[in-house]
Amino acid sequence: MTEKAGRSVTRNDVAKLAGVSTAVVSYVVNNGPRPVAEATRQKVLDAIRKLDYQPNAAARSLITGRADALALVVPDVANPYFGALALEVEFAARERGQTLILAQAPDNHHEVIAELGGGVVDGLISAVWPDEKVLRELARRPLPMVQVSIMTPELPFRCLQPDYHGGSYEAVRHLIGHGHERIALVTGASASEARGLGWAKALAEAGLVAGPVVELSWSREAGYEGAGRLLREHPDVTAAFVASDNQAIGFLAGLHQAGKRVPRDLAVVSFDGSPDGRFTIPPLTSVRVPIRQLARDAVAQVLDPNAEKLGVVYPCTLVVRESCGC
Amino acid sequence: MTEKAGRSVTRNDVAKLAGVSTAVVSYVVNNGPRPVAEATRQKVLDAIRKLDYQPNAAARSLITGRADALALVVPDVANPYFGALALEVEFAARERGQTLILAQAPDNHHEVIAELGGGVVDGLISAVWPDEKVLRELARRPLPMVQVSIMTPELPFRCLQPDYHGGSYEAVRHLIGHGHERIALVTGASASEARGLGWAKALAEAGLVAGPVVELSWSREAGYEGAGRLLREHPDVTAAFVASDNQAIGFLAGLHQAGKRVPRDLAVVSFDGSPDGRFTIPPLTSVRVPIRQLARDAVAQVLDPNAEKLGVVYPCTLVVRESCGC
DNA sequence: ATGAAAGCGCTAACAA
DNA sequence: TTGTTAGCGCTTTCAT
Repeated sequence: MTEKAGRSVTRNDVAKLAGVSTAVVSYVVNNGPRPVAEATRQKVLDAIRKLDYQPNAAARSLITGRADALALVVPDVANPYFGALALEVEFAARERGQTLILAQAPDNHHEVIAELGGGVVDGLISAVWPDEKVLRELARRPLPMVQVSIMTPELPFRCLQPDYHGGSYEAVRHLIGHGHERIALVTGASASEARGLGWAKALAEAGLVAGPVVELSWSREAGYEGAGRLLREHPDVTAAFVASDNQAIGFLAGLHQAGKRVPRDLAVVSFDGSPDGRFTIPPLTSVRVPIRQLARDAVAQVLDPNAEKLGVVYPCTLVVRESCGC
Repeated sequence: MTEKAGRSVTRNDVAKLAGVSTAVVSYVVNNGPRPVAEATRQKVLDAIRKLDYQPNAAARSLITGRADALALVVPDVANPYFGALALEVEFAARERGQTLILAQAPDNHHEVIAELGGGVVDGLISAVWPDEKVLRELARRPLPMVQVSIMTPELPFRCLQPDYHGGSYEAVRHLIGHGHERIALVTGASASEARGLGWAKALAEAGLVAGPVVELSWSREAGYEGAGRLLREHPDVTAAFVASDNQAIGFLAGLHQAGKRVPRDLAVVSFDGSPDGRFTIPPLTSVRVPIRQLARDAVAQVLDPNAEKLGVVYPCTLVVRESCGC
């Protein structure tokens, strides 16, 4: 309801005050679908202003079948990558007159989607890996979903994704260009995920043996511990490619804790290019994901009912700062 | 609308399949307001399951007058403090069956509030300073609002706020305990804001002259530049109290860039206690705001229609890490 | 160019 | 305990 206290002003009140029918009010408010004489329009506009009329969203939604709302599902907004994504998606959504519902789901988002039933939203933008249950939920209630940063080629979702492979490849090439020969991979995924593959390819191409792989979770904490582990188990390593900025921040802290200096003792390049990397010590060389573009496109896609199922891959560029040794 | 393709299943379909009236379906779905025989209830439940019935949110909202949704307004979710706040508010809202709408408004949130008209939300949690226009908007459309981290005693809003004064006082006392005598204040507000006051009080109590004040914006960039400025203009300073973690992160980077070591050359303590401080170099000593508690209470308050207008101040505790010299 | 009226899906007051 | 029914505020078809 529009008002909390007292009766809210409805289209009826406006019609009465303006001396027109309720239909005309509707035509004016929505700029259609029928034309309205300029004089009448003004009367209506005046009445609206005078009464502070605000169309009721629920009533409109009930009849139009749209909610003019989107949901963004991320594991955790406090993660700088997802925070940046949320920031951009929110702007993009507002720009298109859509309200943004934020939902966090650490791993699977079945429950979240279930809660979003009943037409609360017109579509979903998700950065969380879909599992069986999600699929079933989505199948029964065909809510358009576009995935961001997540690629599931075998599933019928549109996927907008950074070029993990290419970006990682470039990052590692850069490290190789600095003369490193023992380059570790620190990742939250398995080494066979795209970032790992890019890393491996660059190494192989340069005739280098694949360095050690440190697999851990995507958190800062994990990055921190990964540093200790790497130093302990592979003291010969001179550089590391870290699969996310979030981990890299922890990794840098772990290195510092262990008394190592970056890039002198160990060079670091990471993935994401989030703004946070500008203020780490030293500033982080990182593969920049075009988050704003990705966000804009995700909103556009989910709003476009006859968009094709497709997988778009966004080129990423290396932002060179200091952690690589430049 | 519940379904995108085809007709959606409505309460009518359920009633038909279960062989009961639509009212009974309603009673079952809402657990009231009338009792339903157990056998009947089962029939209805079965029908619901069979049809995958999902009550239409708009229709319900239209009649109940509630949207079961809250909006959180912050300047910028990518800021670690507001990110953490959003994270906690989202959880708290979901826990109470409320959907969370995220809205960002860099400075004033008049437009955002205007867009949230028509009963899209039942209440507002805002961390943005309200200006004239907001007040006027809120006055005409009495949407419950609770302010978080923002205190406006002269205005009729409930305010939940960290103990900026007390927390800052403790932080600076700690610095004094380390033997510092020239302690700067680096802030995004004026020096007469609560954090500045706490800083000044601690200094005065210890018989120290108030150190230099560096006023800048709340961004990391500003913190970075603030470091250079402080070093240049006040080389005698040996410690700094920074009013937010976000700025402190930039400040640390700026110090590093200038070749200064923390805490050896300059000790730093900041305010917020966001998780990010654990992974800075060195780890940040910071005044921890009980964000989760604040978030929970904010949600509870905004949902409680007969809560009093009140200003709650949350005690903060100093999290001692390394940047202070400990 | 404007108006009357039929619902959208649901809740709840009222009847039975 | 269950059914009937009157709206909630709005959009839009169909008359006028």
